[in-house]
Amino acid sequence: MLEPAILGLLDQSPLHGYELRKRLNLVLGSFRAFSYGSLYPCLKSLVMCGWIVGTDCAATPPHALSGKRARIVYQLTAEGKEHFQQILATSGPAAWEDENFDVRFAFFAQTDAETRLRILEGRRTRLTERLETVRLSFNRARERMDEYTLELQRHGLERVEREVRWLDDLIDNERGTRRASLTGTGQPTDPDSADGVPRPGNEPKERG
Amino acid sequence: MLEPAILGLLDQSPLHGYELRKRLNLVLGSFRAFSYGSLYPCLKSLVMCGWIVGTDCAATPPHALSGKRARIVYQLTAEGKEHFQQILATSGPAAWEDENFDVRFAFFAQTDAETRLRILEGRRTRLTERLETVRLSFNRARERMDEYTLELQRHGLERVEREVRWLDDLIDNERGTRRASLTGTGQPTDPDSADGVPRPGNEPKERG
DNA sequence: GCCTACATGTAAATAGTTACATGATTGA
DNA sequence: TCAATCATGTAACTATTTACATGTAGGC
Repeated sequence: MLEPAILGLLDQSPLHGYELRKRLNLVLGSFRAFSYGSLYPCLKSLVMCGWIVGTDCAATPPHALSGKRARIVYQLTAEGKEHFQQILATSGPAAWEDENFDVRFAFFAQTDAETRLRILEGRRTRLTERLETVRLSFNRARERMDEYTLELQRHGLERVEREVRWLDDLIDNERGTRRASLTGTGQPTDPDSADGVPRPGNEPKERG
Repeated sequence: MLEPAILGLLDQSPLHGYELRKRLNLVLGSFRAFSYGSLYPCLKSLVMCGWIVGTDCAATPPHALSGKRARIVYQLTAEGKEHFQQILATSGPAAWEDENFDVRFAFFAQTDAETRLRILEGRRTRLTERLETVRLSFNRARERMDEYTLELQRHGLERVEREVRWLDDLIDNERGTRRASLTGTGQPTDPDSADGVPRPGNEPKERG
């Protein structure tokens, strides 16, 4: 799910490829890491779709010809913005599958509250289903398993169980039914405060 | 890493493709699930390598022509067994990367103690390195992040931290320096008891 | 002069999935 | 007779990585 991630970052501010990749791997943190070999071809195809445009930085600079190699700064077109809004509005099964969920969650601040809740609940259901089937086959076959296979199973189950509890907290938080802390710092989280786009005019300005 | 997983299961007992796939997804539990579209071509290539042979079950049956569709039961050749032993003996970086670690761990009961320890320690180092870089960039950029991106980061970090603690327990256990429970049930685990192959003569016998 | 970080890109390989095609056997 | 489960397999596709190719700029 590189494409929606790129659109999401470019929706926040225009960026060139190199910086875009760094942001991508920052935002997705320990979940994913993308290489240039996937990023640049994807940018190319997004340009061909008409969703983004790339402008050579050397062509229209604030203080021209000053230095650096020509960078290509990409930004969303009107169609691109519309397309990204449509992506944000979808809440079908695809949104809560393993491959997509983390990217969708990364842009929850730009996603409306109903959609957020539907995705979280969908993912929760998906994981508890998996938990059921894994637990069942685990119990059927535990006698035939050696110590390490057993431990691998146990650890895997624990991991999914923990993920479900995490989702429970998030869902509670979204519903506003409890004052469970989202950040874990103890500050009461106002669910309505999560709707805004990150303060405009606060772009890193890319010191170079 | 389908190939080593197949060799490992066939090393325990001969199996046909359909059953092999079920076992695969049982042993790897919540970590992976393979489809027939990857299994059968892989079996084919393993036959061409000379590591396994497939014998049509209808050709050499205990009570011939009795029923069922012809199943192809695969088993390791002498070269296949040797090759699998070589795989089990490797403890380089590849063994502790994300893609391979869980499969390698699944066959730890057939892996010697030194190799087990080296793989566990390698993975631990790998994860703590990742933790460092993610923590660093997280702290550098946390001010620019919205509530949800922040929570995604925090959750990701917590997950890796937990994984490191799990490895710590396993390493302690392997070293025998502590009486930390491997199974979590409180029974003191004897590290020497993990060397054997699962009791022979206990194959599921495949009720059908 | 060389290394690191910046910057963009391509070709080939990797490792899998989905959808399809086929067909037997079992039980409601 | 209809659906589910068993059983094997292929073709096309997806999404990604690695290795390569090229070149700039700044610091030691």
